[in-house]
Amino acid sequence: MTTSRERILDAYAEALAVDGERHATLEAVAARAGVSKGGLLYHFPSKDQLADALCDRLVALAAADVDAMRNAADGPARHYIRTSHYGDTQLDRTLVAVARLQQAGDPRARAVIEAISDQWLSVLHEALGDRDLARTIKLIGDGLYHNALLSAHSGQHTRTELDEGLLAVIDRLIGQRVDAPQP
Amino acid sequence: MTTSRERILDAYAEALAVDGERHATLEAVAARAGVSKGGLLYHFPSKDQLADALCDRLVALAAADVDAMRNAADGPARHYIRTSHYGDTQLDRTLVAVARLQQAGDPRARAVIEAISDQWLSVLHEALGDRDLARTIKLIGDGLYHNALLSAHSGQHTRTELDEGLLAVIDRLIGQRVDAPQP
DNA sequence: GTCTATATTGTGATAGAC
DNA sequence: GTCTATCACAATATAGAC
Repeated sequence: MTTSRERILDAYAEALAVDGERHATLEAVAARAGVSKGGLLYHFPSKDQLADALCDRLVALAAADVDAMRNAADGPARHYIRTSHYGDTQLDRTLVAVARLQQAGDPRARAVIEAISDQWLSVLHEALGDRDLARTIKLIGDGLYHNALLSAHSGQHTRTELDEGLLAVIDRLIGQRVDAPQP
Repeated sequence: MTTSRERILDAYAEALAVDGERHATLEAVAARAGVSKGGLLYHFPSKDQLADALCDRLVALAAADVDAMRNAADGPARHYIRTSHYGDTQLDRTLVAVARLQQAGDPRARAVIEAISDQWLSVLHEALGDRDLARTIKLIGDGLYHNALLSAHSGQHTRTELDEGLLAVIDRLIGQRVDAPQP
């Protein structure tokens, strides 16, 4: 059984992603979570603390992802590009939601996203050994993420299919710089 | 002499970029433009029409940019990457502002940005002759744009310096697929 | 064209019953 | 823990003076 607290946090993330920060009001979130405004405010005494809790959740999820990236069988770069396609995982949902907060000017959201972004770049740099190449891969991932943010509204993501053509370009890019086989 | 209408539109764009959609209230915009709330509402009878006008401005600026991209001396791809770094041009300022509207759930803003995005991708596809390569370049530009959106708050952009290392990677990428000179 | 009220609504938050 | 009032305030928009 998921706790009320978790359901409220889920509802908040979903409201942020689908309707935008402006429409993610306490009332809208409460309705989505199936509680009243007062019920919501028992768990999160202020909207600020609701945002804090969502940022905390993102930090935890991202830490796990950085681990997965480091240990990926096909390497951090391919893992990063693969998972940058929106996949409706809890990490993706939370990331999109916190991005909305960041776009609305929330400084905590910005700090959290920047910290995670730095970690991803560090892992890529370690793995590829080249700063410019790592930055390029990171930018491609940012681009995919940016497009996910574009289509997050109106509920349904356009389900960016795992893009073999793009991965092939990435392989050529990586192969050029590090000692991978060249056809 | 710039008209009041233009100053209000500038103020709106700046307020959106710096403070976010939530804080870009009529009062804040009016204060930034040096008029009263009532004075603002004489030029734009509703906030909706203010947003419309900003979207219209973006469409015009983007059309000019697509032209410049087509005729760029160093080719559309390099031009696109160069200008995707935030440069405090009117196009960049307007693009960031409309992106905030889009993130807030405004459907017109989303439509406008998507249309422009499609045009950029088309020009890249025409010029490079390869769909995957064009998408990759486009994604790198999206990534740069995404990072500009991250640092647009708090007024001062971190002035993403024109990145020679990144351009070198782009050149390698392009050189691999089309028949460009290879040093 | 620009201003100062003022009406109206939506939102975050509190108080207290159950 | 959850609910139903209710308050205080902020934001859009209107009306009318200058």
